[in-house]
Amino acid sequence: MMKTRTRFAPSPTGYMHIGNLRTALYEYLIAKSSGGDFILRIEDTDQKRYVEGATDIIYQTLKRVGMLWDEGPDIGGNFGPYVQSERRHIYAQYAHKLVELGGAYYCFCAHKDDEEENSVSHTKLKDPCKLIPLDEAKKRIANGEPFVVRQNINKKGTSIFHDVVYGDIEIDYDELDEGVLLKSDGLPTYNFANVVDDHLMQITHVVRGNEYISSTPKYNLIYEAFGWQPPIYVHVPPVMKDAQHKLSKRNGDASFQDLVAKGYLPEAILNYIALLGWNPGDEREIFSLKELEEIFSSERLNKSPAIFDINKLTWMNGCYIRNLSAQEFATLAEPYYQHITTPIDTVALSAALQPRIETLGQIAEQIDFLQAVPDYDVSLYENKKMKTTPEVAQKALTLVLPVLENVAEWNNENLFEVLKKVAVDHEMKNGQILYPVRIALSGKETTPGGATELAVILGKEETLKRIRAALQKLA
RNA sequence: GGUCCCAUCGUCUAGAGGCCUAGGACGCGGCCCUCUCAAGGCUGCAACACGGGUUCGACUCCCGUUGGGAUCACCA
Repeated sequence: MMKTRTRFAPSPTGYMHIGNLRTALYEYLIAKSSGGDFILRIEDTDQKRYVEGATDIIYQTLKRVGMLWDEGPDIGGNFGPYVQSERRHIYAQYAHKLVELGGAYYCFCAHKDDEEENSVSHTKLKDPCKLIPLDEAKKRIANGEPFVVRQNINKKGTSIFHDVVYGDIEIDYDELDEGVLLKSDGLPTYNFANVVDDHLMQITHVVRGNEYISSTPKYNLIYEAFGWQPPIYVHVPPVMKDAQHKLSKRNGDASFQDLVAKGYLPEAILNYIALLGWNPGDEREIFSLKELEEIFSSERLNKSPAIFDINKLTWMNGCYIRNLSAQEFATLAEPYYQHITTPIDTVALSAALQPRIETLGQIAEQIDFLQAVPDYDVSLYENKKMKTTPEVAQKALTLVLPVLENVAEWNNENLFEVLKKVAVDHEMKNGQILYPVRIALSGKETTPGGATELAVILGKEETLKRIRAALQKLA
């Protein structure tokens, strides 16, 4: 059996969108689940769309999620070059050969965009250039006349091809347009380049969006004309923004980079998108790339579009955050603490934050009170469940202050013990002591951690300072 | 419009004729735990688009309807 070879062939538009990344993932998994090779190829045949630095984004993204390629522009391989603009001579050569083989013809029609109305329909047998004898066409080219190479479709009847996810698909040859294969600028269109490259690079499985289904018979005709073996096709449904719109940059939808910037972990994003159109057949949902490589099966790919649900991604990201070691989490969270000048216990802070956030971006709102207590209203001390009022709070804080001043070992256990004792000694409920302390320290109704945890994070000095300030506010 | 494709809870999905009074997950509601909020545990609400067949029996097979998507570029 031939070694599986798949390829990710993005065009460098400067943006790695989620659908693209998912396609790359499936390509990677199809290759790796059978010990095959994953090839990276840059499809930059449209010079108008080229964006400087775009290939770097592609490299960085793939590396970031751990999808390393076996061959590619930067690392080479036996089938290079891996950038299509560097292969132009190859396409031209094959295009002319295809004309000789009868699979294409030279066309001298004006560019469609240049024409007003009634542009020549290039459906089967309508193009006048098909009637130009080959000798004459060659003469005109030799004279410097601009030309394109256009696919020649003479077949009658129905084409049929098999797709791994959609099954057998039949399309009538009459439906196929004789598209341009080699443009007047000498570069190939995707329609031609992908066939030539996939064959030359010995790609066994072509994975791509299902918008290519309708043109697949045209590619098969090219393979046939050259006498080449077509690849196994795996057309995947699109990733949607909602029921009727694809996820796209145009809609302002989040790209991989955008999500990472918002505090989503690359591993979580990858895990989530793997499940957008594929499932393992059991009820597990959390998978590392390595685990996916082991259990992936293209037979379990879905036919229908999947809507990208940021909610579920957020939940999954929370799972990944909670599964991080304390050290790993601290490292990721650290940048979000930079602006705080209050001396805080960052270890305790990270410990409090880790189970409470689902994206790193949520850290900011969680810790906004650390730099300074916000200007809150004393009515915040009013809490029916805790049985507290501003008056109770004033009493509690007054009792607590001297006790805390005498705490030597400033840690959570001691603080909790000491404060509970204050409650017992004065026949108050725990909440009547702890709730006011927490509000005094944070000025917020909800906080990452309870009173004593906040006290540890802030340290003794800052804690006492804030309680005194609260007492003044309540006076 | 022609052609191709798709159709299970709000969302991602399981389901390959009887195992389905349709399972899981997210979200949502409730309860427990609890120094607030989370986390964790338990629990509730919620779907086979519609109509015909085929069959002893259809979520599962066939046809149609409806609804969506894709494609018909010197873009990929």
